[in-house]
Amino acid sequence: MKIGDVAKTTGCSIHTIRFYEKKGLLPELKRSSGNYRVYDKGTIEQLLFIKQCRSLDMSIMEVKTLMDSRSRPDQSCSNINTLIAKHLSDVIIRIKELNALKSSLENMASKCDQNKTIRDCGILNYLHT
Amino acid sequence: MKIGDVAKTTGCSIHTIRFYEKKGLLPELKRSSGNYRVYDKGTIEQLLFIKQCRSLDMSIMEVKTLMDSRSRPDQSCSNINTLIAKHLSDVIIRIKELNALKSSLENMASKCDQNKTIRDCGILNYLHT
DNA sequence: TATAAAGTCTATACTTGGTATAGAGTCAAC
DNA sequence: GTTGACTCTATACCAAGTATAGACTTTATA
Repeated sequence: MKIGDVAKTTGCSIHTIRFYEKKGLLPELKRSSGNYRVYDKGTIEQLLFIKQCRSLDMSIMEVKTLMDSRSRPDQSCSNINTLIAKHLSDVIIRIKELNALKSSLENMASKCDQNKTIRDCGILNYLHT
Repeated sequence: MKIGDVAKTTGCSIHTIRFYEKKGLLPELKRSSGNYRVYDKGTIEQLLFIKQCRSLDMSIMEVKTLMDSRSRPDQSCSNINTLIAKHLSDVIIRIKELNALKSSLENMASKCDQNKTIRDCGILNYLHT
């Protein structure tokens, strides 16, 4: 399989696939006689794994940690559980932050209606304080 | 005032102040004979305005729009209200996304306890699917 | 078979909102 | 006059890609 086929199959762009390779998320790739990357089913599986992790907002480094773990199947998985717990906690913190932000913005938005001048805009005056 | 004083007063780093200037958020600055930037009270006020907008997660471009508006006090402020409404709506969307993410992560986290091997890790198997 | 089109290659620049560094110049105190 | 603190410009770096240029390879069409 060539990179275009892999892109179609996985939904990752060609650029992104090469980017993941450069970041060390994909193993060393065989090359064709014309220096084209040659992919197999394993790579596609790995890309789907990466994609799923990314859809859960994990960083490339986190994904790399998970993938590296997969190559040591006899080790304890506690570091994986820790990683996910930390990630979840980060998400919860971010949600809290954004909710606070939302309240501030709603409060600010309520300070002005549509029919004022910049000079009298309740929002700008609020921000200016 | 020199940039170090401004940094102390506003809590913005020296780098950040110069960065904002390069981005067009600060007006043309006077320079001393030794080519040092010379600041006045107005600049400090502007930096605090920027800081407050950034604390509300507005982008540099959004802040620039607001600041540009301030120089046209007789215009209608409707574009400002629109900007804030759009920003608020983006925040609300992001909160929804993160809440969905949180559920997925919680679900996944529940698939494993601490005492398994990588091979049997419920989280990795979940992700691998 | 020749040529055109599509695909791939590497390398580089761009995005956001800063942060960090290098190397040079300036200013104040001792 | 020299040390130390401050500032200057220019550049590189971070995440996680996206976009581009220019060269090369393969495939499709004439």
